[in-house]
Amino acid sequence: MSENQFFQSAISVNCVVFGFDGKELKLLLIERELEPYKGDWSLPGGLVYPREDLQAAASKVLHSITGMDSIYRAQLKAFAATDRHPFGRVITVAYLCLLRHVEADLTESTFAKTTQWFNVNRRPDLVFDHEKIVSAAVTRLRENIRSRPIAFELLNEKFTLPELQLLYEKVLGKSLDKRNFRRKISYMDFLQDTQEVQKQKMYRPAKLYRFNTELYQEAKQEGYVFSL
Amino acid sequence: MSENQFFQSAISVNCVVFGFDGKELKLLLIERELEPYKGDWSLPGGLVYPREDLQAAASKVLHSITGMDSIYRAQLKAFAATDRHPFGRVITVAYLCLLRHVEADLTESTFAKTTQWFNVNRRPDLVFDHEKIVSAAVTRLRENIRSRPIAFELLNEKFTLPELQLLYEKVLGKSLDKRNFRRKISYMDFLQDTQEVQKQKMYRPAKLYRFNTELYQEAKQEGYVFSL
DNA sequence: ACAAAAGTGTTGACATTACACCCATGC
DNA sequence: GCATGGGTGTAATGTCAACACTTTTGT
Repeated sequence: MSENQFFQSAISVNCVVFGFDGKELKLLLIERELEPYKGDWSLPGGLVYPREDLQAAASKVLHSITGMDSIYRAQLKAFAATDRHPFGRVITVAYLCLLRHVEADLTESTFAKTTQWFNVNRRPDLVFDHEKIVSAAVTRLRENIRSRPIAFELLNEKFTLPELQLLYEKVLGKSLDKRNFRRKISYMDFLQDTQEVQKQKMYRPAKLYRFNTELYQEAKQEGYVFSL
Repeated sequence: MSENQFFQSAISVNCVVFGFDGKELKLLLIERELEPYKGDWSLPGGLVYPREDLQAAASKVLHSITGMDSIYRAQLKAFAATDRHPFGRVITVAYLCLLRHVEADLTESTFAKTTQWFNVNRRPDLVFDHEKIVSAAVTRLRENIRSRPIAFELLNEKFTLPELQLLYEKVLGKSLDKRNFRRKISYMDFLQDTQEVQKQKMYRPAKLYRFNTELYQEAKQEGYVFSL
């Protein structure tokens, strides 16, 4: 076997981390502390050790910049253009990650000079092929948010329907009819009214709802298909 | 930089090649001529050279076993479990490939002892993690065939509606109502009646249709969304 | 009482399902 | 003329889109 010529590539993971601050869809970026492109903005990520699992590597990256564990992540796609990394052949596997914006502690960051949330649509230029990766992630998020209950990963455990609707509007890039939106929600038994209301602002407080994972799983077993 | 510890992995591509013989959904498998697992059944694939593009590598694999070029392929997913390959860390990027069953010339195969079509549901056990890859591909095909005009990649340029419907039934695993299916088809202006009929069998011949890519692209530009 | 956003129903258009018979051909 | 699968329409139901006013709270 002459496999040595093949075993010369590196594997990395990159995390496209979305958040929602109640107003805009956000993207978590880091200012690189290491070469190449030191000082430029990039997706959080890192090289994967030869014996390291990809999911574990992604978790490590996410923990190191947010201090959080068990963050939602789904494999997005592999990016492998031969010229994407100046140091050699580096194939990267991108993950689409969703987290509760407020729970992230960005001061934790170890491998980034700074870590910062940006509006998805007003982000700095990114290094490598990270623009492509972000575009693919935004597209995937847009496709999946309608057919899977992933929006709840971006909201607090208790959330209001106006929050949920605004999140959908920001992701889909269009406004939705309030009454139609809420009618669909009302059919979803796994979205439960908590009998609580949002802390007062200067107008009518909104009811707080909760996504009940167990009830959703049951419904799914029985053939229910999420759709919004 | 101590990047050498990272640049020790290999990249491979694997192709999940679907076909349709007019009766069943088929999967193209090879009997391995090389170690590891020589003699066992596996997905066609191969290691990628450090300077080789993934798409090109997939095309090379596909050409070498079918003699065909420009076969439909879409990246499915990366599979990267640390223990998936006995020779070391090999990350594989799987492609979902669709081709016209009759056009493949399996005698072309260069790197396989034999190349053979199997019913998707009656396939031999596969090596590595190829079972997982096939499962993911079947799921993806099932999801995508309803929202993208990819079924036509599996049919002859001219095809009949009973053929198309049977293909959908085999992929989705359920029978469809003929009249409802054909009504939806009739709205699709990019599916054109060729004014020809299928070569006679011993009963009424079916009309031949053609998928007009240009018309489909135009409709898509104008906001049309494929759905079946 | 005012400002601000939360919450609530109905109607018409369209899409989906269910369902049964005649048609064209080769033998 | 018979066997075989190809081809066709309608009615009932369900889903989706459009649309405006009342309610609740803090100040």
